[in-house]
Formats: sequence, C-alpha cells, structure tokens
Amino acid sequence: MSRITIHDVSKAAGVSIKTVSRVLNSEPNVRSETRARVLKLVEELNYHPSLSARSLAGRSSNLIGLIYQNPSANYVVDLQKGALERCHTRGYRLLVHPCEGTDVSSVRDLAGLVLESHLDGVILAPPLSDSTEVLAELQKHRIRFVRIAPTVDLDAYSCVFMNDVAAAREMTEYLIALGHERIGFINGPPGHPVTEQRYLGYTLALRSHGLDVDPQLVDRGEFTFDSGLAAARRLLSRATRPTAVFASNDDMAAGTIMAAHEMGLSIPQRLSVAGFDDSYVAQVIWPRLTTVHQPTYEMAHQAADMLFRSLGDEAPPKSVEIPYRMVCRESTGPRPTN
Amino acid sequence: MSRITIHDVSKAAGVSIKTVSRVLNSEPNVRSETRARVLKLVEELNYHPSLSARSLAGRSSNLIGLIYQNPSANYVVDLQKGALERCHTRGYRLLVHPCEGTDVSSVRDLAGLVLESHLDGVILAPPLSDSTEVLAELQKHRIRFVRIAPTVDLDAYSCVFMNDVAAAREMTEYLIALGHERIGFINGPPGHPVTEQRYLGYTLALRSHGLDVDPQLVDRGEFTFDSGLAAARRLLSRATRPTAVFASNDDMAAGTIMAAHEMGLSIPQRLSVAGFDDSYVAQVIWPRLTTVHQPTYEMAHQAADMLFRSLGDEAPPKSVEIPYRMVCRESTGPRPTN
DNA sequence: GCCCGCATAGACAGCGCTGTCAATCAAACG
DNA sequence: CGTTTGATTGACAGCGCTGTCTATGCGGGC
Repeated sequence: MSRITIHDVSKAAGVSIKTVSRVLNSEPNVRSETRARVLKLVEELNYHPSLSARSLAGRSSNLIGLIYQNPSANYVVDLQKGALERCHTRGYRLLVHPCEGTDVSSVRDLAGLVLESHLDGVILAPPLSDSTEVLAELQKHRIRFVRIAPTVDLDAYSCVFMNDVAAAREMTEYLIALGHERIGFINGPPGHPVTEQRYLGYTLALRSHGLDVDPQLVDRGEFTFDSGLAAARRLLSRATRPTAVFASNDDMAAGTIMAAHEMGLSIPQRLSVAGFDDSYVAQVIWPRLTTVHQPTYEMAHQAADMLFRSLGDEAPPKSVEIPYRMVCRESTGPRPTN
Repeated sequence: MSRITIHDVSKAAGVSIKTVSRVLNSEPNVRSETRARVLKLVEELNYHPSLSARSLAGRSSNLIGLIYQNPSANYVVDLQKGALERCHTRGYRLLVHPCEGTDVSSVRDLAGLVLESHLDGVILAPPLSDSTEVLAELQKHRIRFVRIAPTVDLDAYSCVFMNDVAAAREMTEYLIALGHERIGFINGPPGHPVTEQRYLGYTLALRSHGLDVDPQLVDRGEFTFDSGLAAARRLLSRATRPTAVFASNDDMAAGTIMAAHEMGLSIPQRLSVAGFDDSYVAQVIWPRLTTVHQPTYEMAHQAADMLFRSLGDEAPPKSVEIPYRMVCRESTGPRPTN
C-alpha cells in the first residue's frame, strides 16, 4: 500500500494536479462542481498531502515552533495545549523545543531547528521572550514570532501579556484588606521578566497604603518548590515574622505552606499564604491556595492566533492583554489577633 | 540572506552535491580529507540541511511522534523530556500529539499526522498503547512504533514497561507491615492498562497475608485529583473506615489527603495514604506522599532509543522492563491504636 | 463579427535533497 | 603490460508538491 499522492487524486478526478492543489489550498478559479468532485475523491482515497513536499515547493511549512525554558510542568503543558488547539483548527503542526538557556550552544540549537524544519514562525515563552540573543537569532533568519509575557521592547514586536504589576498589587491589597501589615514577599530570580513586575506590584500596594517595604520581609527563590521552601524557612524564622506571605508563584507558595506545616503554623489562622499562577498545585495542596489565575492557555492560544494572522496577510494587533483573575481560596484569612 | 543549500557547500568545497550528502549522512567511500573539507565548509557556512527535502527525497524524515492521551501534566512532561533528550542526541525532531481518544475522528487525526508528516515512527503512551484501533491504524501505514506500559499483546511489538503488579503489591505489603488491615484502594478507570495491574497487585498482597478483599474498601476514580477526592470522601464515610488508603496514582492520593484534611483526620496518625507515580504533586503536598516512583522519563528515553534502533538495522529487544522504586515519605505510618 | 477581459484549467519547472547508476582512478593481479 | 577490482566521485532522475506562465472557453461591448 504505497502512498497516495496528488497524482492519484488528479487522475481519479480527471483533472490536472494543479487543480487538485488549488482545491486543497482554497484558491479561487475552480468551478464549484470541479471542487466538489476533487474533494470527494480526496475523501474517498483518504489522501493527505505531504507536508514535506509542500514546504519544499511552497513558502509555507505549516509548522510552528513553541520555544520555552521553564521548569514548571503545568505551565508548559498549558502553553502547549493552548498552542496546539489553535494549530489544530488551522491545520498547523507544533514542534516543541525546550531551550536550555541563552548560551551560545542553545541559540545555535534553536537556529538549527528553525533552519532545518522551515518553521513558519515561533512562539516564545518567558523568560526567552526577553532574550536579546534569541530575538536576534530569529530576526537574522527572518522568522516571525510572537512573544508571551515579554517586558522589554513591548512595542517592537507582537506579544501577548497579562498585567503582572496590577495583579500583584491587587493580591497585596487583598492581604492588606484582611488586616495584614507585615506581608512577606518571595521574589523570583533576578533577570526573569516577571520577577520585577510582581515585586513592583507588591511595593506599590504597600506604599499606597502607607506601609513600608521592609527588606527583612523580602526573600528570593527560583520559582521552584524547593527554593520557595528554603526562602519561607528563612522568612518565617525572622524576629519579626510576617503574618502573611505572598510568594510570586504557586510552586514557591506551596513551599511556603510546607514550611508553615513544618513549623506548626496553621494556615490561615496564624499565617496567610498567597501565590501566583493558579497552577495545578494551587488546587491540590491543603489548604487550597489563594492565587492569581494566570491565563496561560489563553495566552498561548492567542499567541498562536496572532502568529497565524501575521503569516497571512493580516496585520495582527501589536500586542494583546489577557485579563487575569483573582482566585480566593482557603490559604488566606484575617490577620491573627495576638 | 537566502537559505544555504547543499549546492553552496558543494561549490565551496569543489565537490559534487552527492559527496556532501555522503558526508552528512556518514556514508562510506569518502576520502577522509574530502570529508574534513566538507565538514569545515558546513561549519563555516552554518549549513543546515532541509528536513523537508530530506524526507521527500529519502526514506527517512528524522521526525518521530509522541502520542499520548493523558490528563496528568507531569506525566506528559516527563514523557516529553525523556523522548526529547534521546531525539536530540540522535538528530531527530519530536512532534507531540495529544490524542483525544480512540474514537473514529481521533484515529483519523492520528493517521493524518502520520501521513502528512512522514513520521519515521511513533511512541505510544498509555492508555493508547493498548488501543487496538490505534495499533491497527499504525500497522496499516507500516509505521514503526514502541509502546509504553502496554498490557496486551506484550510479545507482539516492542515495548517498555515497569512491573505495576509487583509495585502495587509491594506498596500494599508495606502498609500491611505497618499493621494496617483495613486498607482502602482507589482504582483507576476501567479499560486503562494499568488499572487492572495495580488492583491485581493490591489483591495479591492482601490475599497472601490472609486478608480479605472487602468491596466496601474499594472505590474508583479517573486518575484525576477531583475524582480521587470524591472517591476518598465516599470511602472515608463508610461505616468501616479504612486505616490506610492506597490510591492508584498520586493525583487521586492528593485528593485523598484533601478529603482527610476536610474530615479532620490527621495523616499519618489516623490515616495513612499511599500513592503511585511519584509525580511532582507527591513532593509538594503536606504530608509528603509515600508512593512508587514510576520511571516515566527513563521509559520514554528507552522507548525512543528502541525506536531509533528499530529504524536502523538493529533488531531491538522486544521489550524492556524499567525498575520502579518505593519512595517512603511522611503520609504513611503505623496503624492507629484505637 | 472582432476583440477584450475574465474565469477556469493545465503544462512545466524546480524546491533541496537522496538513490541509482555510471565514470574515474589507483592498486593489484596474472 | 593489459585487466580486474575496489575505492571514490559525479551525473541525473525524481520525491510530491507549489508558483508561474500559458491555453482555452465564454460573455459582452463595439
């Protein structure tokens, strides 16, 4: 059973291969009755055009890449789901490419992917969306891309983002409204796009409510559970222990909850904990985590959509903001009255 | 800056394109000095052969597919990591394909992928590795595949697996050794390959220690957190409440821990909980979960390896067993003495 | 009746490689 | 010295499509 090609379809339909090609690509100037006949044969013969041949002969490969460098499985999977869903409806395939970093060999790797696979475009997830090396490499090869949650050169290229500053601020204000005044913060790693933004939101909220930013209440992790656990242990052992901790992502918030359990601090009675992302872990730990829902799926979906639009003739909107959503669960409560 | 092709390299090296092709594909009969010259030019010109052209002209596309249908993000990511790592060293690209199910349209989708993309082979993750529809479709198109954790036709095709029965049995025996006699079990969905196996391990352990399998102590979920939570609520509300619950995956075990928290049952003092998989969630919930480490990464890695070997001339081993590992943490303890 | 314009369709080159087969050359053999 | 052999290399077709150019048919305006 050898492969069915466009020739088989054209012979069966009694037309030239070019006409079959026109039908497949929804090009104009085909009589509707011819079109119907071809489509019928395509169906009957179970014909699937070869992507290799298409990308070799034409301008498009119907392949896009999703480039990420992220330790959080749930984030990556949400990203993939969003992009895949959109790819599916548009007839594209998705090549996933976890990028080690922004060192020379990783960037070369990325270039290799782009060159070998004829990618039509790529979606860049943070923190790669801010990497000048990666951006330069993509531009060198004239590859279209859409960035997710970038923080630099916002206007230069298409991107999808959410307002991390406002979200972090709103969460902090929520904690303040609960009566908390000593609110700890676990920051992300320096250099990561969202790190500064979430911290900024935290400080803005404090200041606008007349509270000082106490360096003793701020620690730092790497957006991982273990680093959050370590940071929380330090934070909660300080003389002036916070009554609430806002961790700048859910994994670190989960670490904070673990630290509190270890120290016998009941949540939320003696310590409130808030996270950021609304990842899977937020819903399965006890108590369930108050957090900010980051619309990862929607962002990837939108990013893919913008990419496809820019691959067509439409000029896509330069940037799209996706709304976040506060999710209040049981890990936060009023300030303990001691 | 247009694309560098094999012609550019051949001109620069003063050889024919065929010789460049030979060098790139490590074919014999090229003088080592010619080979060196070509390789030097490839490097200098930053030449990357077009995968489309290769797959169109040759027998191989250097593309393999990873087909899964799994709700658990961590499982999927581990699978991808394992497969990607191996692909990388072998110069292959990975197309990920989440398959909705085994209905007609999903199978057509899969066939479309295979036909359009010229996949050299695919890796099938459970529960698809047991789907006769999927297997038939792949065979129809003569696609090589390696199955992960199949339970049927083990000898018919290459596969990678772990001993779920032994693992479930060992975990149950561990609970028995802790003194538990009323050990609840949360089963997976019927039809999923591992469901029967883990349940079998559970019953074997009970029987071999003179304990009855009490249907009142067995409930069922869908391998998701919510379904595990629901099952645990039912299980823990029964008149003869178990002193330990063995959930057949970690997500459902996390649900069980949540249910225990809801009911004020302290773990492991009044209830022991064990899971299966050692997924991310097992390490971040409180108390941390006693579970069986499923070597997902290694299985995917091995599966990719076997696939590549079977694409070459080597006859790969029919099936490979990867060892599991018990991971004892704080969610299990001695039977409460009441 | 003639020409133009548009809708429809086909012929054909060629995308960048690999597979096949033929050509060349040096060493080895009788 | 002619001939065979094996190593090395190249010429060329063709994989399955798309892009470009050309051909044909048909209706309308003069």
